Amino acid sequence: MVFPMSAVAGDSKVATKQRLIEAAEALFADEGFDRVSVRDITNKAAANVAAVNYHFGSREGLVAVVMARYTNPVTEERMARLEALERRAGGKPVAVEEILDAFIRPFATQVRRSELSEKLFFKLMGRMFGQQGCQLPPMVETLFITMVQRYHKALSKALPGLPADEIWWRMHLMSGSMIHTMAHAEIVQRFSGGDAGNPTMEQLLSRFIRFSAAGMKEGIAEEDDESKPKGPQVEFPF
Amino acid sequence: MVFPMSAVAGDSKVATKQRLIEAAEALFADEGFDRVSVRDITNKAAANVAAVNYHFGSREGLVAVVMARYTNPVTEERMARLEALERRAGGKPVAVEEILDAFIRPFATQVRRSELSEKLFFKLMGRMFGQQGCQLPPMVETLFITMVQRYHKALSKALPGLPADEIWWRMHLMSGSMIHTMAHAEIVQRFSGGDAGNPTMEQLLSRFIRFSAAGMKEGIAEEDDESKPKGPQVEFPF
DNA sequence: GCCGGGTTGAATCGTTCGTTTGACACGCGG
DNA sequence: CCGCGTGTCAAACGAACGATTCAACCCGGC
Repeated sequence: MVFPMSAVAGDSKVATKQRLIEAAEALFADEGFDRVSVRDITNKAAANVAAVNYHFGSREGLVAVVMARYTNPVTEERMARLEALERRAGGKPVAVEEILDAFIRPFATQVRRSELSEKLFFKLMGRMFGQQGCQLPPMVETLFITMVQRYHKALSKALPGLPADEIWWRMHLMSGSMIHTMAHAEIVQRFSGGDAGNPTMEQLLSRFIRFSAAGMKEGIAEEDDESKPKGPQVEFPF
Repeated sequence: MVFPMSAVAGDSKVATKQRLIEAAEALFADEGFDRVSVRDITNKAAANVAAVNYHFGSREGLVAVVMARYTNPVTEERMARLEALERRAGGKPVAVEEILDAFIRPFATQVRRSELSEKLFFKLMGRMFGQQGCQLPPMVETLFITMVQRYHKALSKALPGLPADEIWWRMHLMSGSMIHTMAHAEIVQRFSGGDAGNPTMEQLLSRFIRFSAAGMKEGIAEEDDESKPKGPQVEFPF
C-alpha cells in the first residue's frame, strides 16, 4: 500500500503469493491440512480472502503447491544421492547404511533452504505422508514412485537373498519410522517425561540409520558369521 | 420403525447410539477424523442429525468415545501380556522379540472383537496416533503413558548397556513402523506395483517383529560374538 | 387409561466454509 | 492522456457446518 509494486529495487514488499505459501506451510504444519481455513491463511499472510483463489485457483491448488515445494526437491536429491553412490560403487552393491543415509539426509539438507523452522518443516513433511493417506498431487506422486522403485532395486542388490516383497515391506517399515519420528518427535518427550534428551539432527539421523539398517539386514548373513540361531525360536519360527 | 424398541427378544433393531459409533468408526477410518461431518455419520447410521448431540453431547464427545473404544482394550492387553511375560521370566530379562510381540499382538486380537473390517480397524488406529498429533482423550492418554513406560523398563532390562534415551528413541522408531504399516498398508501396493504380495496378518506381525527387534538390538553384543565392525565405518562413526 | 422419562424427528439456529463478484488502484506502452 | 493488464479489496454468495429447539413418539409402571 505504501510502496508501489516495482518501485523499490528488489522486493521490500514480498509478493502476496509468496506470503500466502509461507503462511500456509506454517499453518498446515502445526494444524494439519484439513483444520486450516482459507481465512486463517490469508489472515496470517495479511492478504485478502480472495487472494488464495486469485493466485492458486482454489484452496486445493495452494495445498498442491505447498506439497510440491519441498517434496520434489527431496525426491530429486534422494535420486541424485543414490545415483552418486551407485556410480562410486561401480557394479558392486552399495552398503545398506549408505542407501538409508541417501534416503533420509535430503530432509536435513532441504530443511535449511526452507523458511520454516526445522520443527515445522518436519511436521509438514510427516503430515503429507501420514495424514492425507498419501493423496499427493500427481506430479509429485509419479516422481516419488520412480524414486522409491530405484531404492528398492538398490536395496535388493545390497541385501542378496531377500525376496522382493520382503524388501518392499521392510522399506515400508523403515519409512514409517522416519515419518513418525519426524512428524511427532514431541511425543517422545511427553511419554518419556523428558528422559529422551534433546538430540541434534545428526544424532537423530544416525539413530534412524542404525535402527533401520539393522532391521533391513535382519536374517542376512554377515560377512563374518553363518546362520544365526538367535531369538526365541519356539515362538517365532518365521 | 417397524419393530418397537424392546418388543423383539434381543435387538433386531440395534440401538441408535451403537449404530452411530459404528458408522463413525468406519467413516473416521477411511476419511480421517476431520473430514467427516456429523451429517455424514448420521446419514450412514440412518439416524437423525440431533442424535449425535443427544447421545454424546457433541461431535467431540463421539470422537472421544470412538477413540477410547479400542485404544483402551489394546493398551490394557499390552500391559497384561507384558506382565505375563515378566512373571514367567522371574527376575530375568524378557527377550526383545517377546516384548515386541506383546506390544503389537493386541492389535490382532482386538480387531477380531470389532465390527470393523480388519483394514478399517488398522486405519482407524493409525489415524489416532498419526493424524491427530496424538491429542488423545485424557483418560486414554494417562493409561497409555503408564503402558509405554512399563515397556521402556522391560526393554531397558532386555537391552543392557543401552542408555535410557536411546531406548526411548528406538521405541519411537519402532512405533512409527507399526503405525505407518498398519494405517497405510495400501501404499505399499501402489508403490510396488503389486510386487509386495498379500501377506496374512501373522506374516505382517512377524515381519514387524523381526525388523524392529533387529533395530532395537542394534549395537548390543549377541551372546555369540563380540564387537561388530560392520558397515561403512568411515561415514558412520556413531 | 394415562402419565412421564427416554428417544426420535423435522426444522432451524447462527456461524463458518470456499468461492465469486465488481469496483478500484496501479504502472506501463501506445 | 488513455486503455489495458495485473493485483487488491470489501462485500457478498450459496452451501455446509455443529448445535439447538420443540413437538411427537414409544413403552413400562402406576
